[in-house]
Amino acid sequence: MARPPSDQPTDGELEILRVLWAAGPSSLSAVCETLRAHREVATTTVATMLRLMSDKRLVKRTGSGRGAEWSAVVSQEKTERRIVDRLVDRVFDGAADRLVAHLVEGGALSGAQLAELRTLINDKTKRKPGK
Amino acid sequence: MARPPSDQPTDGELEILRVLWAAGPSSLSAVCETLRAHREVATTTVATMLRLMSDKRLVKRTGSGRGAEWSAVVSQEKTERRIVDRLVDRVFDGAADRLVAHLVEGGALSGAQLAELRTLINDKTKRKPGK
DNA sequence: CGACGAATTCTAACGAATTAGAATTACGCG
DNA sequence: CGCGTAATTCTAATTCGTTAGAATTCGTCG
Repeated sequence: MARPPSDQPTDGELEILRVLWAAGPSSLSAVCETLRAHREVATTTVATMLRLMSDKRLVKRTGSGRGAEWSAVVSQEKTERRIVDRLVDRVFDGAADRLVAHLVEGGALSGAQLAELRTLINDKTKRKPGK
Repeated sequence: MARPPSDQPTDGELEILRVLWAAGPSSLSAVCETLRAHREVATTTVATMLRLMSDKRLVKRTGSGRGAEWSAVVSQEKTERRIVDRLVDRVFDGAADRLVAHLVEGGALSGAQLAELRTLINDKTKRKPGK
């Protein structure tokens, strides 16, 4: 009677997706090595995750055996967007502005980043003033 | 061999915390009723969650039996901050500006909210120009 | 062709989270 | 004072995510 499974990537899956987004199509061992920069993980563990992710259509394999390569099927852009949307919903009840306020107030952004953000807002309001 | 437990509230726990943050100290049945506005849930389920959350020091009970009330121990502010920080880390590798860009570009903010955000940024940069 | 290493599949264990029934306890009201 | 309702505790099932060993397959290199 647990909750239905989310169609979104889990933490572990996201970790792998990020490797593939950054490096492009990679062999199993290459993925493992990158992951090991952060933490220990067995090769079979990564293999299992890739297989499950393949079932979920998050990644795909080209070739097999020795020269096989894995690549992301879902785009980084869309995946991140979905994760953020879900957060806004779950935590802030849809009030995205409260999330932004947290980030600005919380000192997560540098001065330069704040300046860039201001430029971004100016562009946005100029292009779509009403909405 | 699963990952270590997060000290952060889970989805279900957050749902309950949000009720308590919004309504203040509440009886079990009051919490249930509020939750049922969104989805069906048995009273014992909520009772169990409150007990577990009590173990984790997320909530506390005052009184017992009939007139008992539950209240949040953790603050909304700090809890939200921690969740956002974790997201920035996990998804954006610490690049908070990329998260904000998603929100602004993705149309999650209204024109008025963008204007407010600009004011917020102006305040912030004026107060702390170097950092 | 045979062996070695990489890749893959199969299998399984475990913890966390969620859900809720059954049983029990605690109170307030009549 | 006891009856009923709310609250609580106890217990357990189920699912998901994570992890990895064992066994197997695949392909290349000598």
